Amino acid sequence: MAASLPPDTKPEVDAIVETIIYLYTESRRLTKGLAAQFGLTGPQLTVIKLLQELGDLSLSSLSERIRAQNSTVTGIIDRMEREGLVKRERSTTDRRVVYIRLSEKGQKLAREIQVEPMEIFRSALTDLSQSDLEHLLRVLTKLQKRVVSHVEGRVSEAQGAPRAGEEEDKP
Amino acid sequence: MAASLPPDTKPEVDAIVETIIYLYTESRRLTKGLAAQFGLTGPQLTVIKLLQELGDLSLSSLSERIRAQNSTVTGIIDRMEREGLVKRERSTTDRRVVYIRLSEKGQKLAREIQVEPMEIFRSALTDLSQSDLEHLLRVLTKLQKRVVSHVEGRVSEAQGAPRAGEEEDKP
DNA sequence: CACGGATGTTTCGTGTACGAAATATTCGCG
DNA sequence: CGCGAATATTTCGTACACGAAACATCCGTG
Repeated sequence: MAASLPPDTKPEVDAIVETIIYLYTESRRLTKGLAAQFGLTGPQLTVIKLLQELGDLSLSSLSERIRAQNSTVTGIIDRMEREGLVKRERSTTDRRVVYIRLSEKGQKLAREIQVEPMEIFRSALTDLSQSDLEHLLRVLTKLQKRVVSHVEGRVSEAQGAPRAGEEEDKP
Repeated sequence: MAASLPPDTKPEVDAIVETIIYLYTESRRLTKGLAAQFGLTGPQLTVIKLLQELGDLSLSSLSERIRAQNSTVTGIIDRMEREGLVKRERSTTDRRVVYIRLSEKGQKLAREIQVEPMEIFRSALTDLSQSDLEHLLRVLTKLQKRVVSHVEGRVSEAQGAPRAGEEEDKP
């Protein structure tokens, strides 16, 4: 594990983590409830709106978009195909690739549904002032950069090299 | 319904939602990897550290703490009990209640593990300046308030934000 | 004391979610 | 041309995660 940092944990950190978890899980739960009104699950709603917006997508680009593994998306598409919401179409140029396409029923449903995934979170955000929004995005982006560098710097898990260049920042 | 999206969508909103999703899911994934080094899953790591910190907990207070349903926690505890990490102890005063207690093995493991759940996210946060932390928490708390009021079914004196969807739930 | 409702936990069915291995196909390079 | 590496998808096994229903126990009121 990364060199354990001194336990001078600031009180805000716990609260922030708690709040992020709350916002994420609760928004997800509410989205799920909304999706259920159309006979869909949360991920299915996400897929339908994504395909409506972007058109046909290969399974792997779809999974990249929704940040899930291919194997997970295979299952989601299986069930959606079973419900007649999407169709699988083998690419003619590269027969390894499968494109996912909304069926008529899927397109109809997509038009009926006016909400985006994580809608509650989005609508809460739009109520913030512009400066709050900008500041929030700026700080979150900083955080993301640090996490990204952590992810990419951790490719080799060869224990015993605690010099993981922890300070990265650019002008 | 030609216009699928309301025009009031600010560009920052999408980016913020994306980033929050990234931070949450990626931190979760990394925590999972850390837990795996001890032969645990992510939720199991959370439970062990929680029990170490707070002592025995009933199943329902445990599920409240980790924001999961009782039925979910039942499964987690089942598997942890199977691994000999925790024990179930029926309360003597109220025999409906089950207390979850760390076994010797569980306590030993808890002491070995130095990381908190969502550790990567936490450590990225502690690197922020104090003013960034405070501002972040302030804005997130605002957001949480709005989501909470949504959850509780009342948009009390909001700034005239129209509701996107109608859900019915008990008061 | 009894009974009906409230509370705590488990069971059940379905749907994610992941990683590793299997399968299918394409491509690079000699 | 051919073969092994690379890429795309599926299969498999396990672990969440949720809601509804079943089950167990407690409690208040008559």
